[in-house]
Amino acid sequence: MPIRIAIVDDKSQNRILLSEQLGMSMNFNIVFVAKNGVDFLEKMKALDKKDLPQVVLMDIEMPEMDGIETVSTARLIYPGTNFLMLTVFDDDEKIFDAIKAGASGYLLKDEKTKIIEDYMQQLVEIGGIPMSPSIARKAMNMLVKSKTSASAVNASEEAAGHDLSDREVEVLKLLVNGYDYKVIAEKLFLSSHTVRKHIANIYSKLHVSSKAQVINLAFQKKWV
Amino acid sequence: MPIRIAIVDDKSQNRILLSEQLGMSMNFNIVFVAKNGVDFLEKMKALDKKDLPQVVLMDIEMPEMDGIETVSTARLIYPGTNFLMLTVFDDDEKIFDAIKAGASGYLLKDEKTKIIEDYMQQLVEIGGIPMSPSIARKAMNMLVKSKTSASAVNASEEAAGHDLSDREVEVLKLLVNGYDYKVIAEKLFLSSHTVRKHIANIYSKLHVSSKAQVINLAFQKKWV
DNA sequence: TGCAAAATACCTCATTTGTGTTATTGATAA
DNA sequence: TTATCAATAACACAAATGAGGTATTTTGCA
Repeated sequence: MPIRIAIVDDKSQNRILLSEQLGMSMNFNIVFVAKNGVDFLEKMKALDKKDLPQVVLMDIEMPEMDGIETVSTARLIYPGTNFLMLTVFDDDEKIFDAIKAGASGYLLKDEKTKIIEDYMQQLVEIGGIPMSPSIARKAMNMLVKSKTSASAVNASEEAAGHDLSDREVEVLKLLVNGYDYKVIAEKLFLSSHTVRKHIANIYSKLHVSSKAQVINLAFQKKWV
Repeated sequence: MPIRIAIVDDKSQNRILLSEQLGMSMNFNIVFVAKNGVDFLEKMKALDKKDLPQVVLMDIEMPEMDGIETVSTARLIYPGTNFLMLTVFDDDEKIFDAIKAGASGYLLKDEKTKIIEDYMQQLVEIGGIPMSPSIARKAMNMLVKSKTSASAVNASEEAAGHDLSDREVEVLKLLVNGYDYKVIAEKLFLSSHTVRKHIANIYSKLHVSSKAQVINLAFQKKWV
């Protein structure tokens, strides 16, 4: 059975090239071709569940809605679909963002079509993670950096992790636990004004701007 | 100025081979050679601070105290020292453990001496992260797996634990990620009214009554 | 002792959120 | 073929929140 794929690229010559080359193979069935993230999401929406592509070849650099943004939205809606990022730049930040967004692989655009085909087969059949060697190298740097810096930072500022005051930490804990301003104020014998001020300061120090974000941060950093 | 290095390997032939090859170069100064983790730590302790090795070539497979265990201890005591793991096996778990332990690089033992020299130079001078390509590939798999498995697992067993509809789950995920109503509506091509309705239904089904509570629940139940 | 930082308190304003309610459509189950 | 439910959309209102401020009191440290 051929693998259902979709191609997303803003440049028509890329779309044509890829779809012609892949379309020649009996192993692939090109469900649709889109020219940006919005176009892609609309076309996905119009499809019957059974016709959804198994693999999406997604260009990273696109106007309107880029590949990373698209993946981060689409993977939530279409958990059965794999997103294979195609990029001309092996840019550290882009790779990192793509990983966070939940892409299933990262290939340089100058990869041979045969390689891309193999990778897609592997992705669907074995669930492997295709990756161009040069990108793998960069991504690895980031992984190691993130692992070591997390602990390196820890080693030096250990207990800290943030520079919140004791009082702010107390407020934060209650906030994360789902109490609203009034309740927190009561629990800490403060006026609700003060609580609000503390929370404003916390947001500012942690560079977030909503309760949801701060709770996420707290869980991620294991402050809870 | 030559780079100060130490070599840790349980097999004497490896120690001799490496130290002879690296010792020939004027770029390296072999401070000491140790035959296991305990031996290494003792020799480090005996050294004057200014004589501490800048790079330690550490075999992973060793009796007594293996390379990973040694690194995880030593890096806390000697933050200025880089640990470059040498291994014959590009074993997934070993690599992962080494990363967690805080090694600065991972080379296969059959790497040419020239490569190892280059990597060490790079490590000290630029702070780069040397890594054999085949290991980088494996480690990358792990990184991506760890990032994507969260959602892959979600997709399969998310139904368990609650009786939310598919659409509600989508909304919930975005909500937990910190997006507000308007943004969620945009991302899902819905009116904000609908999103609000979904969220009200979610709250009702999950018996919560605020964003903070639902995010907590989501983290606790590992829906994220 | 005296300063700086933290904690406290109050104010206003626009926006977001939680909570009602109603209604239409499409798919599915009884 | 009803009956139900999920998904969609809309309206309204009170409460909570976020984003600006300013100002006073504690407190820790130099």
